[in-house]
Amino acid sequence: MTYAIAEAAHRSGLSIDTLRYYERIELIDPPARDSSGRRAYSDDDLAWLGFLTRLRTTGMPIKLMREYARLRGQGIASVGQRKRILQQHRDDVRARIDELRACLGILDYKIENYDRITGIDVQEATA
Amino acid sequence: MTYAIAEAAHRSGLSIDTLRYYERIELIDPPARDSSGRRAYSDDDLAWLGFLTRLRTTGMPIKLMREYARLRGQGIASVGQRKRILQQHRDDVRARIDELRACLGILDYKIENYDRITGIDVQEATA
DNA sequence: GGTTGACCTGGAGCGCGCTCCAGCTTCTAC
DNA sequence: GTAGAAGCTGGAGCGCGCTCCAGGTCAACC
Repeated sequence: MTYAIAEAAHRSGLSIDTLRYYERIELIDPPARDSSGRRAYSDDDLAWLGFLTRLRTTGMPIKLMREYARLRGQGIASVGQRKRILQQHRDDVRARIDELRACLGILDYKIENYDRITGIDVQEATA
Repeated sequence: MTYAIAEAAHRSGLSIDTLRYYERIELIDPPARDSSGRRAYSDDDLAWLGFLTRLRTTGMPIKLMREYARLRGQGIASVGQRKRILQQHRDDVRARIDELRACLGILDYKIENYDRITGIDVQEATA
């Protein structure tokens, strides 16, 4: 099964421009082309895009994604390096979550304060 | 107690340039000036900067921080609006944490896979 | 065979959040 | 009185991650 770029964009949640951009910067391999020269994305291509968007969602910079993509292209020999990148990134994500949770506590505190100042139902009162 | 810009930068964890930038874009009020025209940050200024950096850490865009800062300048009348901004933001942060946690699961899965492919101690083997 | 619409390429532009710079003033220490 | 450090202003520049555009090709449909 292959997909035209519009369909691949729809399925990956990325824009058409972003798909072409990712190709230009060598984050993804150039997909196959159909008889008239148009991109034809495979299921594998989409799976890889799906993984990339996870990395992006977790804040991995494109440079590092490119590095990971490059290693992936080298096959099994680079498994160790790829694993280390992911482990490091996992640590980063965990730290980020902790950071966000700490800030959540501060937001809670601030919001409670606003409650105390104006009464619990300020929200309705000023709506 | 007041602080010169270098000291304020050190204490807030922001750069000197960023402090001046925040002032320019009206995210913070212009701090007091000493007798020779240099900025003299107060403890209150630093507390506000501290809160702003929490908002920044949690990904609030500067535009919204500015809006919040503007409302803060209006005093008690804007408490309801400010509270709603923080509540909305808190929801966003919670959603972001959930998203990150979901991605963590995928990272775990990928890393485990690498373990399975190459043996648990790839890390040592390829170090 | 003309029009429409999806896709192509190379390259420019953009919004964000800073960061850096030139050229100047002011204070402190020697 | 001079050197050096710290700060000032207005404005330019930058890295990131897209996003948009002009001008062209190609296949499909009326």
